[in-house]
Amino acid sequence: MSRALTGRAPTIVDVARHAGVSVSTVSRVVRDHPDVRADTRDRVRSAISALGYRPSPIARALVSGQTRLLALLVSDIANPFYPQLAKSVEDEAKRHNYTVIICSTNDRTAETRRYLQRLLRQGLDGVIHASVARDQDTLVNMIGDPRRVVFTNRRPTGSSANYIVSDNRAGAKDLTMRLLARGHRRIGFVAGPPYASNARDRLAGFLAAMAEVADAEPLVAESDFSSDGGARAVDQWMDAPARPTALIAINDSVALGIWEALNDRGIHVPTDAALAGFDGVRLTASRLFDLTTVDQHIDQMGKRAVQILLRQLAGPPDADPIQQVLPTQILLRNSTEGWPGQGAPNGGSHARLVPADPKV
Amino acid sequence: MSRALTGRAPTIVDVARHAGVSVSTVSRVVRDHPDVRADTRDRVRSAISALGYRPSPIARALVSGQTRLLALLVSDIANPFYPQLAKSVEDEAKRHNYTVIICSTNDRTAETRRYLQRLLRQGLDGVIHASVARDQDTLVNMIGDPRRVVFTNRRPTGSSANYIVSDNRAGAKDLTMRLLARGHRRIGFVAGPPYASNARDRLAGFLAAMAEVADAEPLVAESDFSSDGGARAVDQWMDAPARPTALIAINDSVALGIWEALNDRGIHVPTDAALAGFDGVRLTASRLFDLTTVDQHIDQMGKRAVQILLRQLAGPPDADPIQQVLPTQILLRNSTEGWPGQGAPNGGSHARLVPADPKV
DNA sequence: GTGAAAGCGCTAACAT
DNA sequence: ATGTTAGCGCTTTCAC
Repeated sequence: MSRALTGRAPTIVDVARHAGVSVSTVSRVVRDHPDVRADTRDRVRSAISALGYRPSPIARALVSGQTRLLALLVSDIANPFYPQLAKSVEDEAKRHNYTVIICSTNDRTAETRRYLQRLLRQGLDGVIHASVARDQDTLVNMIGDPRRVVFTNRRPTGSSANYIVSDNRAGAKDLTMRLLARGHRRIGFVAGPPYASNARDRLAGFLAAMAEVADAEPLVAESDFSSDGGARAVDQWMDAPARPTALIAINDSVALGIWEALNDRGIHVPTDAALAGFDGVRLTASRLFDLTTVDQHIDQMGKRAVQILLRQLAGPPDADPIQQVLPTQILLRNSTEGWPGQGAPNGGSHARLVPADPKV
Repeated sequence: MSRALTGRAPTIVDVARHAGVSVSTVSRVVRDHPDVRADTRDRVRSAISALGYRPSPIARALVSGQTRLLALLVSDIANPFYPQLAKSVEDEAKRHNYTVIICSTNDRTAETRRYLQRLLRQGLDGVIHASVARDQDTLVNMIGDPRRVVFTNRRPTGSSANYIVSDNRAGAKDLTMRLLARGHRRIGFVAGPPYASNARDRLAGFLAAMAEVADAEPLVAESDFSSDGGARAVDQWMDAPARPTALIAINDSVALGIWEALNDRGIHVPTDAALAGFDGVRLTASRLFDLTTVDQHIDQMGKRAVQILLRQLAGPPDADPIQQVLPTQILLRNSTEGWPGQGAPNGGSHARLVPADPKV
């Protein structure tokens, strides 16, 4: 069997011998323990660099139980939202000398379980779950300690878990209000799967906005988070005599799927129908689409998720859960602003930034 | 300090006691060692499941030096090519009970070094480098053993490294030939950075094809792999009196950037100019673009990279390097087929599959 | 076929 | 301030 890539590394014993001290002293120096005389410390330090010694995280993990390994659970790394989140998580983790393992659960509890089984005994320190679905209890039970888990992107149920999510409801409501203000009345919302809190919250925001206008006609279709989902909704709605003048997708990927389906039947965005997404993934900023969307501040969210987790890991076992909600920001672009209904189309393609009612 | 998520897990000693045997026997059963009597094995097995025992990979790693941890190095996880590759790598690794850590090097040697420093002593078993640039020697030196590294996507220099890459030269050549056959003569190639072998090979393939036609006029501009790169080339070429009738991008992302830039100046694809990409990332299959591209069989590549690495890890220390080249496949779609020059535009949007001269 | 015991490289009491 | 020693949970000779 192969051996890990530790090289033929010098051990703490080698350093101790070289410096003429005991291993505990070396260990103290390595861990910046104060109880070491300055000259001893220097002697050990030079022995360390002379031998090129680096402590073995494996041995360290065995005794300390700390691996500096985090897991990031996402439903599907191929969904453009997640690589962006992963990058910010990784960057922040790296700053604190942690390493991140990314796992795609496909929103299936069984896969969460399988991953965790391996990872747990691999000895990871904590988990960031960006796609909690029906696997929440499984996860928390397997981890045992809820302080070692932080949820992001989707809210967990119950009140004792750490999380950082966007204010999806406010974002969706404000977006819908905008469309109503521009004269839309029959608006179709392509919703996401109900097991995802962000999908439920966005739907709720949409419905809340529609309820505020007397003659508004909300249409709702279900979809998943992938780009195929939107096509079915289009089939269903666009053949009807009274079709919606605006469509809102659960996320940007689905929005592109809808756009594609509309294109296929000769319906042009935004002149024939307005279209908006959600998330603000980089791609939708392309002037090829100029898609109106609700920006989630993905980088912020990932960074903060790491910070919350590390704070909990370092804190006392009985610390209160940390729960944060980030405001979203509407990016009004041509896919809705170019719609020729009421109001003056701005014609240009520059986004107009509108902070969505920050509740927190 | 926090302890890793090992739970209050039963140890091998617990199992031994429960089964009334020694720890060595339990260890043998766990590792499927043959020298155990059937009934003993059964007794141990039931003790294991009764207690829910799972061996600790950390302790195991300490003694065996094997961590079942692999690293996947990519230049930038936000580039849509890489999540797709990562997924196939992860899936195959999972099948063999390995865990993958993804690292973005940003094509900077210093970042490769920093990652590796941490990972090496974290004790990883091997590395898949999908974005080798000027960091090849650094990487191999730090790892020590070249058998623990497999390069993919980009070819390494020298002849002693494992790799699996696409036949980029043939793919680019065949694509260019297609465009020439359809009547294009002035063709612009937006090249990638020269430190990347796949970029060099694609450029070589383009030039080789252009050299075979007497009145062909190759244009070359340099870019990086991101979508911004293409815009500059467009600025440069499209203002000139004799502008190219077709453009080939180093990859699909750059192709979209070019498309955007063309759009901005009112040049329509494919009627005013044909456009093609490279890679075959899922996005370009969208009927919104219908982008002609050269499909790289990304999933295959990732899967095989893992297989090569694991084979080397299990094999003898003096094994020969494993080197494979995968054929590519041209996907002819509307972004080139819709060009109205010579030849009959097929008008439709269905891809025509053309295997690119498989050299291997 | 099975068990006892010596580590793997480190940390953390507990001495001194 | 520094050294000694007992593990962390497992694998692996080496006896029996």
